[in-house]
Amino acid sequence: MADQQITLTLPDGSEREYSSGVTGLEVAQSIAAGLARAALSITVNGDIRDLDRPITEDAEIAINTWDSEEGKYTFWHSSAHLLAEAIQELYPEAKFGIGPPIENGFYYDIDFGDEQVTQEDLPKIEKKFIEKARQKSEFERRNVSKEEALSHYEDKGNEYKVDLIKDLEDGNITFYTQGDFTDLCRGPHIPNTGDVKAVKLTSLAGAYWRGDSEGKQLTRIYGISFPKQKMLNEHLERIEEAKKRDHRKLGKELGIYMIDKMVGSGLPLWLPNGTLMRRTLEAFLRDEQKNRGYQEVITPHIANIELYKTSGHYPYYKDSQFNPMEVDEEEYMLKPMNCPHHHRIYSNDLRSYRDLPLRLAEFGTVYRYEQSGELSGLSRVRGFTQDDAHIYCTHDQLKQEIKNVIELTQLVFNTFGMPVDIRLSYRDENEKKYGGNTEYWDRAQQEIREVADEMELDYTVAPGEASFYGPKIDFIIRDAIGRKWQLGTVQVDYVMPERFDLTYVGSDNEKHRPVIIHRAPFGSMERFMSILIEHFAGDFPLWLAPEQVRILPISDDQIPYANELKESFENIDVRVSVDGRSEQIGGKIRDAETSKIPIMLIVGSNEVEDGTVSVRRHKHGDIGTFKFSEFISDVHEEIKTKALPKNQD
RNA sequence: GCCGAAGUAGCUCAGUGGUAGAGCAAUUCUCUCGUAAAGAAUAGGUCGUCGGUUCAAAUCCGAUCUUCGGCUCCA
Repeated sequence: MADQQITLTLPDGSEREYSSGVTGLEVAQSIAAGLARAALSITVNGDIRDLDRPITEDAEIAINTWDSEEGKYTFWHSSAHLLAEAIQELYPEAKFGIGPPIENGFYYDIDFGDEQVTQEDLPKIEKKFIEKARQKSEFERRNVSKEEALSHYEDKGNEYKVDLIKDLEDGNITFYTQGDFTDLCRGPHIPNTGDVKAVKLTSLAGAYWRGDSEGKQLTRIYGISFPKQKMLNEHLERIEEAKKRDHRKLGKELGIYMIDKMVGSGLPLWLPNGTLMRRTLEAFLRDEQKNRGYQEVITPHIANIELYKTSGHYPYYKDSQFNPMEVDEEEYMLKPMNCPHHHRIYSNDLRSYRDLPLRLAEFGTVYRYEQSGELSGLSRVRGFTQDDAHIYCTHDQLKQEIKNVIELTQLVFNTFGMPVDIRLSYRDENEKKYGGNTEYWDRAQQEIREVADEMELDYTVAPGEASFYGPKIDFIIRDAIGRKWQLGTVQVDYVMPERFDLTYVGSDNEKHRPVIIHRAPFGSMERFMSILIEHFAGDFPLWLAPEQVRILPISDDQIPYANELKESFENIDVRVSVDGRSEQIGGKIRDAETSKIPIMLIVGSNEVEDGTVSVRRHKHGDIGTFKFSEFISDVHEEIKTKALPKNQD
């Protein structure tokens, strides 16, 4: 076995021969010394491992460095252990739960017993963390028997680890030790704690053991660590940037929405500026939908509970709906979704195959009971408006209709300069979560994949993310600072046509079942607005800005000219105002800049005389003097084409 | 809903048991001004709400509401 050769395939497809038992580190060294220095772990046939473990079979491998997800995952996993090591020394009574890496860092759940650990203690723990990291300990892996593992933690009185070990299979249990700290862990870990150069413990929160709200509450300490101090600094800057863009802050400053205690939490009130923007967005989509053969409908905000029992939504989502109300001895509900209403509209007429596809659209407001702790600005609310539509079509039309919907959704996000990732959300094995029969599901899942392939989309598949009546195509957009948001969805539904007994008469003069496509490009107007605010940091493209142009006269003498210009703008529906206050021009400019007005027109005696305007663009400053007649048509053009702001930064 | 933190003027915040403060915004007056803040004056608060301790509470205690950070959830 010692002399046996194995073949390892690198990510670029190249193959290399090694003797069996070669370690990940040796492989990295054989490729490049720099790679060996940067290596954190190795992926062998999809399995992430420690670098010092021997490889004994032919495999596809990847050396994981900080630049890969897997490398960061390993790095942060080891950082969680360092956090525990630091805490073990500072709080010897602490009992450890779990400490995994997460998308942006890591956490450890800890039972501190009677000790009160607060935010103020974090710097002290950070200091100890770095001290431990600088000891440059190696992570040592050790196989232990289930019995040994159990008795180790029983002796320590750590019921959490005992609980974890009970669920593990004997022979598959490993401990990792670095410095003075040993932890139950499947690994892998980075070679040496010295690679961790910087850490920030970001927050402290309560978390239940195993997510069970009946169970014991542990203290969760979140942190993020980096191989370079500079990276930590950049990370902290990004957080600052995100804070500056927070839609709750900008939404208030820009007069977009408010939340009022007396009205109720989670029930946003759209202020005039926000309403202008929302109506503009709605007009944009309404226009595109009209061109694509959608018909608009309006449905009421409450409905008889029988409607939702028929749809099957009621038992599935009982907990997230407002309680029913009694009306004339019948039960009514605040509408949690629009679909059943649209299905009844479909049933209102006898439908022929000639009527299909029937595309019913509605900006429909729905109400859902979100837990109080979940509410947040415009992004998680209890009443919101979906840009909903349901397409009723024959099975033959299905794929083409899905394509049209995807095309529309892509157009929408392109308009805002948001890159889109596509995810096919399938069901998982947990049958209880889903309605309808397996045959329909398999068919729908296959169909959306076919469409995605035919359109040559890049996509990922996510089992378990489907809705209860069908698989989805989800659009995950990335905003200007790289954060991901799940927005629009497209869902294929074979379940509701059955439940509502929807039919159409085919060319054979027989009754058939239509298929339904549910779709909402924005998702909800509230949530989309929150994302738009943060994406543009409040510096909206001209077509969306609530106030598009502000005219700033140098002195009162130019007010009549300013009003003439204003009228010209209003004639072409440009949102414009004149700042006629007796402020100096610098003050007026400053106010317009802080209000993020895209275009400022400064008019003094020179401009009045020449029929010109001196133009300032938000965040760009003075861009020169233009003939008003030419400038106004440029503005008109910019609005019409929905141009994005220039050099976004 | 649960854990933790916070709630003082329209906004951002100071005020640790002894007469409620600042800057910005607002209003009025003066100034009529050339590319990010003119000057002066005035007005504005049951210190989230309710209760308790105290001679005395923004301040200490309890309850409650709301917001924020997490957990859980997300059609």
